[in-house]
Amino acid sequence: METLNAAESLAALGHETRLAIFRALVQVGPEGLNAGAIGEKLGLAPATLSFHLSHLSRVGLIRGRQESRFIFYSADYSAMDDLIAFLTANCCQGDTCLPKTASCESTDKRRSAKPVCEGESCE
Amino acid sequence: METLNAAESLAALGHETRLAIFRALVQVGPEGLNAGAIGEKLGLAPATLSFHLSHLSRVGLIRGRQESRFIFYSADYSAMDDLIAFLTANCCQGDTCLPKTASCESTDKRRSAKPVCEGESCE
DNA sequence: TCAATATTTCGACAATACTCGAATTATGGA
DNA sequence: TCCATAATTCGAGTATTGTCGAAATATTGA
Repeated sequence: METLNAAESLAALGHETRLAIFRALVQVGPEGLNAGAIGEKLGLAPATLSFHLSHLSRVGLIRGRQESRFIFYSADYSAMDDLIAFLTANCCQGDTCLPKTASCESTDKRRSAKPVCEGESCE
Repeated sequence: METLNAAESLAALGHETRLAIFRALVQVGPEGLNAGAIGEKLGLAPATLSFHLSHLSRVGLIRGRQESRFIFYSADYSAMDDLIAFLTANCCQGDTCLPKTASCESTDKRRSAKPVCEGESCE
């Protein structure tokens, strides 16, 4: 993930309403919620909601799938993982970061349980 | 960390220039860099740099300390940890999140190596 | 085909954020 | 004390973002 993409994702989450949407979707799981349900839950005007949903979609943090006449939105967990990996990718410069942030790796790395943060990944 | 604070931190990082500043500070370690060095490294006009530094300071992601006539800025690692903890705090709703994101905890929790994500922490 | 529902797009306005030259404040050394 | 350097604040202009009513599009079921 390049800096520009990361900044775009972070900016997308850096708005109270969008962050609330994203967290609601993260919480509810892969099935997601349809737009109307999100709007109702958070008290948003349809146009406003749509604006934020498309923003989050554009940067890849959520995705929508049509299901009958509803559109269900769900969080893209791997995008979130990538973002977190990006943020923590540099806190292992020597003894810099507190507890060696090896525990915060991207999904794949975490899966393989291999301790990282001591080689090429640290740049 | 409340949603509002998290959104403010994310928004602060959601700007290419500020993200670059923050990452430079994360990389360089706790000693930090003085303002001039940051500006030179990233090619920023003094006023622009100052604007972004104060933004990052205001939300608590960096801090400055005066040292002779320089002001050294350094990343606040615990603020970053808090932010990451906030983002991952909800991906453990049943079998929702991919590899049970227990590995991404806040610093303190990570230190104590106690596996979380199966009780009150899952709000 | 028609009406009802779900969602998005359009358009306009308001608010906020960004940039940067110039002026200002603060510190240290001669 | 005075000058040079480091950094911030001010101010003004430009650009971007957010909000939401109204209109448009899409899907379903009768």
